Amino acid sequence: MDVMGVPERSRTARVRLRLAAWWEANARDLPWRFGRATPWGILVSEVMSQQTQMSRVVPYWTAWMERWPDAAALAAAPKSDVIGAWGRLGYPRRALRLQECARVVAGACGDELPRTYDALVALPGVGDYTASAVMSFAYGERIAVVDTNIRRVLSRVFAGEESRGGAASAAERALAAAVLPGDDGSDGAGSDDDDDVPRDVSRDSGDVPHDVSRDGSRIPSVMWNQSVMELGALVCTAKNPLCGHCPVRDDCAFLAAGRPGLGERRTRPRQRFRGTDRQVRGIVLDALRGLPAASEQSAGRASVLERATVETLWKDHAQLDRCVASLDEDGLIEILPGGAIRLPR
DNA sequence: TTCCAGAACG
DNA sequence: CGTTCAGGAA
Repeated sequence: MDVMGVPERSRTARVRLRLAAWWEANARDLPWRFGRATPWGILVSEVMSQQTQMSRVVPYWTAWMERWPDAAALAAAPKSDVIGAWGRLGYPRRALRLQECARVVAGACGDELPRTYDALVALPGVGDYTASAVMSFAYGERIAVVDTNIRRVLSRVFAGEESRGGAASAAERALAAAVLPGDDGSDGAGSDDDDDVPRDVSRDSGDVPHDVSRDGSRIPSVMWNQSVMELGALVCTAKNPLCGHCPVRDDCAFLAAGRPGLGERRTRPRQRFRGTDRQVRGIVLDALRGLPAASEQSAGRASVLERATVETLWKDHAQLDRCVASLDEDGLIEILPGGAIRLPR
């Protein structure tokens, strides 16, 4: 067993070493990994990945970064182009927040992404997860990243139970901090200074052999974070985990306990999508996206949807008006006199 | 049906 | 702490 939630040392060590080896052999070759992206590019990938599968993100990220390689470029773009390029990624408010973020970075930050958690988490659209992910993945700083995948994996492996729904608990954060390589006192990596993690982190997070100590304590924290998350995405999935192929199956408390409550729904049932405001908002926005983008227009001709056209998009006009109003409040559209709508400049 | 690298707001 | 906010694919 363990004491006060801190896993037995040898088990933690085995998990670290096996996961590191698994990562080297199985990490997906995502375009922002392995030193191919700037810190800004990594931030963009994280924002796009919020509540969105990586497989869908890849083509959007590639086109986005080619068009707007840095924060200054995105900051200067017309909103309508930004909303258009977001396409069908979902949650389009993220696109607007990302541009607001770019404007802050390009302005107040001198076009350089902040290097501290506090400064990152203060940016628009950047919460605890994204700030931690950038600190770890972009800068190699030693910080525990906590997302739903990591919560699920750590909870299963070390606590032998399913992670609870809702926000991460204090216990989950404590567990993530406890098993993060490099700080359990006698762990060898020593202080909070992470000199063993090069600035060009990504190069060392996958394609270069590592000189790790026997207890795994010198495995870079960035590799640990990424490998735990990757395991959660590819093997230790919510409903049908591939325990037979798991690199840490011999040390998993959840598997040893017979996988109690596997895939148990801990969260409130999700709102159905069909017929919701979210669907209607998506339909309205999609209609606007189909019009010529602002950057492609000839002067004097606006990409406007007349009111009569808007009304054809959804039968329930009360709901339609509610959604048009909420899109306007979110800054995703503009309502013109007479009820026509367009994407904002 | 279900799932999925969250954040902001009241 | 509860809600809202998309969309696609297995």
